[in-house]
Amino acid sequence: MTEKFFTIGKLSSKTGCKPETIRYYEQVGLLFEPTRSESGYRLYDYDGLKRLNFILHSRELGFSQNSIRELLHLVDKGEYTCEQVEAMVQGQLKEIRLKISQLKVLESALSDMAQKCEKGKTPDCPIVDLLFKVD
Amino acid sequence: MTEKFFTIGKLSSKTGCKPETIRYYEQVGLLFEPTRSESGYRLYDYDGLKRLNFILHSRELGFSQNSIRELLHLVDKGEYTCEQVEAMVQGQLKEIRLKISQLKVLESALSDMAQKCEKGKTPDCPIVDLLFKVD
DNA sequence: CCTAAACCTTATAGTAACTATAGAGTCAAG
DNA sequence: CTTGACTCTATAGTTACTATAAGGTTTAGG
Repeated sequence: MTEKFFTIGKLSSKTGCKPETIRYYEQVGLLFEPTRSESGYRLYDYDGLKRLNFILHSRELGFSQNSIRELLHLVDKGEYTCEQVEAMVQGQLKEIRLKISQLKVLESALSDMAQKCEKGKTPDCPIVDLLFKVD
Repeated sequence: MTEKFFTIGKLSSKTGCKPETIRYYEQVGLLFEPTRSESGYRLYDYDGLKRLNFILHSRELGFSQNSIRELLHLVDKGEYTCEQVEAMVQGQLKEIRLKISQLKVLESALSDMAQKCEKGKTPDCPIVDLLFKVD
């Protein structure tokens, strides 16, 4: 038999999200202020758990805090459409793909540099020369 | 005929790096303190320009500040070997490749989600359901 | 019943790598 | 000689947390 309310530590162990981070999400307005016990402890219910999971899942997908806020805002209004949510996912997908392509450029630049190296024991290094290059 | 010394603004336009950033690199110890004019203006020479370029090029390759510091440290000691530098490049390459593979995981998760969407006009969205999911 | 561990509270500062701002001094051109 | 462009320092803001200090509460053991 599960209690209706649980403390921040329980919410933390249920989600794997540290108490400080939970308090932080409340502070920045992603989580609603939960009810409090007489002594001032935060008390969460299943809705609070669901909302934190929403945040954590979105975070795992690489959404920024602002995007998560937007997503939650859609959901909170209650009148979001599947279309709107999909647009956010597509936007995020675009950003991820952009980052991947940027990193691939770095990857090939770095591997080109590594190829240039003759692994010599002397301070005569084509990589260092490249890094110092003016213009 | 180019003057030997130039101000931070000149260094900025020669490199595309903003004056504030240049001062910042000095503050965190990546750039040496340059000589100063009588009135206290920073005066850079060709060595300063080369060093800033080294930092900027390393940055473009995705090296963290700490890695750049390490690279510069190697170079400053004067007795670095090509091997050591290549090891840093390989380490960076490894990190970049790790990031790429992590992002690819996100990419496929997001594109799977997008596929699930039926672009309906109703607040009945499989993506939102997934995000709220507990466990 | 008491105490000590394990929890909870707030407020504040630190992290990376800058960017922006305020308030003041300096230099070159018209 | 004054105006505008430049420079200076010091400080605060950014993202998304994490860590710390200094204290109150709850619970389990002896």
